[in-house]
Amino acid sequence: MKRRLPREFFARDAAAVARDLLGRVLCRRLPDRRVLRGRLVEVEAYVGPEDRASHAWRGRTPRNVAMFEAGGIAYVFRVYGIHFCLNAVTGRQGFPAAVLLRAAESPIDGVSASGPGRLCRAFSVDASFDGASFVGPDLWLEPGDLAPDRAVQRTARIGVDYAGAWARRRLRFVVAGSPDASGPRRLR
DNA sequence: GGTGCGATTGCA
DNA sequence: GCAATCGCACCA
Repeated sequence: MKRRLPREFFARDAAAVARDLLGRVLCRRLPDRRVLRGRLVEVEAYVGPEDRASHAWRGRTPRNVAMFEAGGIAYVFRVYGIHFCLNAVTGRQGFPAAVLLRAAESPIDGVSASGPGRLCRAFSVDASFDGASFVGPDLWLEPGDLAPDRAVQRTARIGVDYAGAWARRRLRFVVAGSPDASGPRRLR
């Protein structure tokens, strides 16, 4: 069995974790014991309580409690009443921060999950994973092998235009040239 | 207790 | 271009 990224991996600020997550392999063990794997190619950092684009901006609520936990767990929320979005919680207990996983490509079969909602569907992640361990038996990350010199593109985050100056912060990280990058055709 | 809307997607 | 669809945040 391959190595899992340890809890300490998540115990840094969200932007650092986000950058480091590119090329890592998202792993999900299904009830039938099959294991799905996909290389992360697009993520976004939500960096703290002052980040106006973050769900935690207005403080702790029933929805976002997972963001306030110590790094190493999942934060899953429903968006537009239809889709789920999967985040890796980062940082220390009490400080709300997370990395939204937006797109992955499968190193095995080349199937891509482009977009946070589609990623959750592809990996069969739903609200029951909110607060679940990201170093657990059903959900974890493996190191992966992104070439160190593989270019990483930084852009503004998608769909947070309401967030004032925070909307313009370049907290979206994409593996340059990845065909699986999601978002509006327009790349900001 | 009522209301407005979103860290999106798919289809016209 | 826009409907789908619902939990949650906010106001009363």
